[in-house]
Amino acid sequence: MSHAELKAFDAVARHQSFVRAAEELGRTQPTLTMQVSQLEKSYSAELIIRSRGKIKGLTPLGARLLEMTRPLFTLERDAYDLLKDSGDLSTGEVRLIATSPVMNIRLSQTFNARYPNITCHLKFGNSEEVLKSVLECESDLGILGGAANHEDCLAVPIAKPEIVLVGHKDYLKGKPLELSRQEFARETLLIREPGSETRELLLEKAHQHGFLPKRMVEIGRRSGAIAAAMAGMGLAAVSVHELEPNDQLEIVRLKGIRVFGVNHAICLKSRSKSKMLQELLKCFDIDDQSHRSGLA
Amino acid sequence: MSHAELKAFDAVARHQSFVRAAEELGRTQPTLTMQVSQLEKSYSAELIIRSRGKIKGLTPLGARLLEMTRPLFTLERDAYDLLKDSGDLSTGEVRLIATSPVMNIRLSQTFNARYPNITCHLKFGNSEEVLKSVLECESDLGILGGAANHEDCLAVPIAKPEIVLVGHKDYLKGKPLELSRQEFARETLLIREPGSETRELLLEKAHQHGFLPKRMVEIGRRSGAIAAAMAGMGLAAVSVHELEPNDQLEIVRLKGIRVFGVNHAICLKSRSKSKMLQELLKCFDIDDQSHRSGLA
DNA sequence: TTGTATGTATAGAGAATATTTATATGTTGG
DNA sequence: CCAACATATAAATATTCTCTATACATACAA
Repeated sequence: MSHAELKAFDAVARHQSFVRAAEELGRTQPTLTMQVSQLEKSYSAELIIRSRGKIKGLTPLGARLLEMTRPLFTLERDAYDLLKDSGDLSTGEVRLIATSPVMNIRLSQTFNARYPNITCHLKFGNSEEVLKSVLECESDLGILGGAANHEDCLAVPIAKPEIVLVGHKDYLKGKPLELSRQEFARETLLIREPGSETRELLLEKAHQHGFLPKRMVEIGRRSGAIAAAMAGMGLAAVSVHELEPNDQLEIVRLKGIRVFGVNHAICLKSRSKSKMLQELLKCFDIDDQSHRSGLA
Repeated sequence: MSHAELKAFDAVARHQSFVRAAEELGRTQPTLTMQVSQLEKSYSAELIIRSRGKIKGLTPLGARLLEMTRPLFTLERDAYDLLKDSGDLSTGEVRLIATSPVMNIRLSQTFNARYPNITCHLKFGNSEEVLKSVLECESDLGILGGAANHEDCLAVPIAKPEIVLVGHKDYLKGKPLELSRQEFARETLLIREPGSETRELLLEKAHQHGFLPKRMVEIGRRSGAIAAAMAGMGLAAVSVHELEPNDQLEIVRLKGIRVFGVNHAICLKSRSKSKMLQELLKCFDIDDQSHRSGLA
């Protein structure tokens, strides 16, 4: 009972004709005659009733077999369609995980703009969780603030979010949008703990250029810095990716300095040849300027 | 997306191992590795996640594909079982049609005794209808009193039912079970119309041996003769196959004469090689003595 | 009847797949 | 670092499938 035999039987039984079945399958008539005969012979069972050189109908056995081959080949076609559609990414699923929900949503929107029928499953977690999720194949692609140096992971830079200072608009009233060294020296800097990518990048560049705040307040959680800024405690150092549109906050920078972080997308090295992942990465190309904050 | 590729994927996905999948399918591991790779390559889609030389799991696409291949190969196995079982007649269906319901049922019982899991569909009709049903493939086997001489039909003698006389037991009181010429010459013979197989066979033999009834009453319908005999009108000429167990009737014969009809089974010549039909005919072999009337 | 169109059957050659063997590569745990 | 295990690759070989060519059978029409 080879696949070709079953398929031949199915077509012949439906068309009640070897010739028309052959046309449908793109085969010649002798091919189908032989395959059906072979199927019948190998089970010494009669499936198709031939009389006077013509097909007369199906035996009860043939009828029952046809009832099984119909859904069988329907399923086969469904499987084919699934593969075909996902091959050109006209359908499919991607599981994304990022360190910031904002960024995650923004990236999935970017991807969906290009591939509208791919379903994105979104998760988020801290850097460690993102890496773990990718390594355990729970997610297909992870987005990290920094770079993940794991031997099994391919890390691709996908965005250069600017790191800026934000403060409440009342707090900033009368102050310039670009702070001089003197002006910055009167400020309170709300910043995350040592080890934070945002913190290290900003402070390094600021120190290089001789900028020093009056004092620094360390804030543990990501959203804490922004909340503190909202409360008028000072200026928070944040990546623009972490900013949601908010008319209470305004952005200021250090005069003459632009600080950029680098976001990386990570995936399993062994999977990086996958078309889906290739397209995902292409979509988030580092020169793509579309992942900008809604602010400013 | 060849059948082998899908089957390879299905097994590998279930076992999460190329080696164990190969064992299940009775193939070698490189075969499966190649087939799955080929499947993935030809749709540039990733199905199975491999990392560090091991299978890590399925991609979302792979998972969806597996959801389709599972019922697909289940159906395929069902189809195989159907063919296999019907090949040895351990299951299946037969559509029978006979000129007499009694005979039909008796024959199907005989067949079922040998092949208990074959479902017999029973119909009956007159000779013409039986022939038509077989020619149109509405029935697989037909049972006729006489022989059907149709070029497309194979007619096989399957039974020699004796043609006897029956009368009501009160009517026969005091009469012998074998009638002499003189005794028969005082009888009323209840017999069917000219052209009836039963009539011709009985009368021919009777005349050959010089038996002549006092008078003959022609009765049109098959059951009419027996009904007339029940009513004490005389002796009905009937085939033992048409007699159902009946303690009101008794059988008598003409002294020195035994008359036999010949039943034939017919099927389409082109189908006579079918195992099912071969077995049916073998079952009703002419020397098989099991189709006897419940009477006498 | 004879010829033609239609449909099915058969056989040998050729093409396309499937499968294996042998070997390489890579990982894990002692 | 080695042994055991698992997957990957490539060339050779089997097997299966499919075709061409042809034969056979039937139905219809001239």
